[in-house]
Amino acid sequence: MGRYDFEKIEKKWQKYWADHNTFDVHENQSKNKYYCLDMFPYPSSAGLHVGHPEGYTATDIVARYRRMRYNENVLHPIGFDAFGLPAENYAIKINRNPKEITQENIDNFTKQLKSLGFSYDWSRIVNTSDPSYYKWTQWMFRELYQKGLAYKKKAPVNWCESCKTVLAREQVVDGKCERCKNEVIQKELSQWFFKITDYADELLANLDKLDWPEPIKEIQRNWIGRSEGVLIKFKISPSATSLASGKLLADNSKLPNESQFLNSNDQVYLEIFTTRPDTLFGATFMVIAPEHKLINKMGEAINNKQEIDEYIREASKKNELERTDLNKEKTGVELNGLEAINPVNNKKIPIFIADYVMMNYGTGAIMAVPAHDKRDFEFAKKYKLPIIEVVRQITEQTNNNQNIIPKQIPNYEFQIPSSTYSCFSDEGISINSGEFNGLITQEFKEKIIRWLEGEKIGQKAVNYKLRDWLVSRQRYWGAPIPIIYCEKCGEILVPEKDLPIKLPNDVDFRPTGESPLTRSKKFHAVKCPRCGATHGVRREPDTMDTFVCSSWYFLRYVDPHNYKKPFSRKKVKYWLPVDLYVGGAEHAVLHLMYARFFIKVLRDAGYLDFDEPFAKLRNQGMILAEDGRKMSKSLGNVINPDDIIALYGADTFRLYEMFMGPLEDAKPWSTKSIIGIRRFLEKIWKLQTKCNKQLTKNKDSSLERLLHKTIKKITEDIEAMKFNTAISQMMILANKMEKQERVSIIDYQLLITILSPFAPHIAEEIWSKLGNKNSIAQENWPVYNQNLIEEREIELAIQINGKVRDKITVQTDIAEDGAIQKALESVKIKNWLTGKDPKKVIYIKGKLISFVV
RNA sequence: GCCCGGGUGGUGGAAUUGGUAGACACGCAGGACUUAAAAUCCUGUGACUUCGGUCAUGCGGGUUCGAUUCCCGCCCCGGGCACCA
Repeated sequence: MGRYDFEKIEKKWQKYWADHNTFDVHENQSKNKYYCLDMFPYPSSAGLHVGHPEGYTATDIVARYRRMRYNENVLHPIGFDAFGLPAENYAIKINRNPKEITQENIDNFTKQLKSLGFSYDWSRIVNTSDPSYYKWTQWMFRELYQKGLAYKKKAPVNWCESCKTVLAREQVVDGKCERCKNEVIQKELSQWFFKITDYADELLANLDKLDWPEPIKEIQRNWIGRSEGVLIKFKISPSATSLASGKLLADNSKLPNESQFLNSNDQVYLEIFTTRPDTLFGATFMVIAPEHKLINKMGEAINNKQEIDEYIREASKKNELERTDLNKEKTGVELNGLEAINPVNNKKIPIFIADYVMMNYGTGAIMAVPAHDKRDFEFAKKYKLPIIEVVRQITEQTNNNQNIIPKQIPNYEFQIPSSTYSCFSDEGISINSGEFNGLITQEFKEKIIRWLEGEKIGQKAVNYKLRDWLVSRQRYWGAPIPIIYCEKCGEILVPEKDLPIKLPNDVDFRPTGESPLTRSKKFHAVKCPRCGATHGVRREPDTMDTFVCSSWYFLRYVDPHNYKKPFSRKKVKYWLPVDLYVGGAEHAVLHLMYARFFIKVLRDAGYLDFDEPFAKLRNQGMILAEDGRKMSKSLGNVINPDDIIALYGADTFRLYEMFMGPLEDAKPWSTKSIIGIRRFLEKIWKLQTKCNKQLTKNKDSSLERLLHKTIKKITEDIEAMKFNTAISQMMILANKMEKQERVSIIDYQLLITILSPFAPHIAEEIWSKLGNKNSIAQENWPVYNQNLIEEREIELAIQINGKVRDKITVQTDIAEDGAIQKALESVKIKNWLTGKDPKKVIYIKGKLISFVV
């Protein structure tokens, strides 16, 4: 038999799989497909982290299992998300080219991944930094541009001082750069955006039909942040000074924010968005954001322009983090000379400018209802503004749970001293609202919306927190944006035939704040595709966010060598959508949102006919260091998978990571515990000595029962991705087999077969030693026999008042009477009953008998 | 502040349409083998105990014959969102 020489065995079988192309797949219409996908790694210089193989092993088990159980055509690919900052920063540090470094890292990752025995189709590898790939990333940009979904706009954007580039909103975490953790500041810059907001509704609605972890769906829901409300126009009128309306109407230029401020028939309106139109009677003032255009428009009518300008200046100095700091005291200034008119009661109310109202949400203006909004309440308290209660909590309820109206509804204007009132922002029943008194919030909303629409001063509206995706970056190591600027023709999309636009090599790619590509002579030596001019023509020097590359890579896997198209329609139709996708939860609003957006765009452009890329998603939990903290270089607690594999072997490593705990949980690493897995594999190995080739059936029927029970449990556990309990069940079986004098070859082979997706190398080796010529990966998954699982005898617990006092062994098919009779015969039970008859007897078949005394 | 997860032996974890808490593994203790050690194997291992039992699934209540599981009120940890009108 020899010793369990994992090093030799693992090398041997890795070579065998490679030589035989065991896991290469091709479209085969007669077979069902299964697309089993890992989030492709970023090939960092640090090499593979122990967290990578956790998810990769999980998908590999599923891939191997599905080939065996369902004979499916399993697409299980891998590739590299190779553009991005770390390689570039490292390249700058050691003064080399990121391309070379990336290639070295990819080579190293490939070696490491191969050493783990994953059943990837290595012929389909993709590398996003290769021109043959990013040609199609640029093609994707073209598609978006042509559909009006890619646009350049000057806007306040997030800027990382350390990385010297702009970032997407999703890449700013707690006001800091997601990559380098440095402070992010706001800058007004002209940048490229993808119009993901066009798909906000579908991105939200489709979540319900996805088999994804609930927390991820919830994060996306919150991020999209849909809220239904009403746009309401408030008349603006001059208070002390007269309003020169002629002047106001003179300027009709269409600035993006212009719509918030409407004028018609000489009347100036301020439009606000609210989700609570039922509190309209409680609106005692208005607030506009410092950036609101009303200030410029109404400049003439405002008496304290200087004071206002000073406030705007102060507000503009603050970054977004300071602006949105909740602990900060609210500040604001009243616009003297202007008043708004509350449309429901024609009351004149003051208008304030305050930086707690944001220009980038809704209309940048609000009606303030201090009695029912915490922020407005704080502001009203500080500036001694009236607080009118218009919603009361419903306290009384009838028996059938229907709301009833409080007996007394005050119907007078009721100003509350702020010191005795605490803000109530829930729904309830309305008071102080004229004819609407007594309505509950929902009824009120419906009624008032009808009224507002009838008066043509309001309309239903939906708002989102989701913003368009900022995709341009002022960095070198990314896909160039396929745009040319011609002095004569303006902004021109690069034609498909001119793709890829390759990254030039003659560049000092150190970040300066200006795109490094600006400095390449070669890069800008280009003709205008429209007029043919060579002078006054330059390329867009920005590159694309790496998340653009990763938004479609799973489509490229189905057709990785196609040089005419990003993918063939037919192949995509066969393989997509992805059936199982496994990766970290950190991409909840990044990659997972962007990829969904891309699929919808491509679908609408007619390239695809499905709506969602990833039917089923699972997140692997983080593997923590032994001390329970995150593994990090600075803490010196990082475990290198290479070391573990060298010491224990890849099979042990795979099995250990699956045995640690549930896939989705965060789990601390324990090098000490690995030995248990190694012992288990040694045990399996040594069972060869007990294996009897003549013995085709086991004498021990309890072993047979356990074997079939184990097949059943492993099958169910893999389906549910509960790998930790699957392994413990195999351990139970191996422990029992070890205690046998002899084990039949049939039983032993069954154990090896169900072990093979988890520990493929040792399984192949034993399988071949038992005389099999094929790869175990091509074997059929065993079927358990339900009849063989049934136990003849079972143990029943006997409880007195819910406490277990004895256990009895009975025939499985024992009748209730017989079981109770037998229980009453127990000496222990007799003692507990002390001669009395039980008041009640509860019998749970196959489980227990409970006596109540 | 709001929204999700979660809290079980010395450790990782198992068991929830309410039904024997602690599977499996690590560690630890004792034993066998060995001149010795490693490896391996065997036995024990939640706590307390007057050896009858008692107490134990973050804390305090409740429902139930019976609660880790359901309900109410807290505490702690992790994650997400955060002036979103």
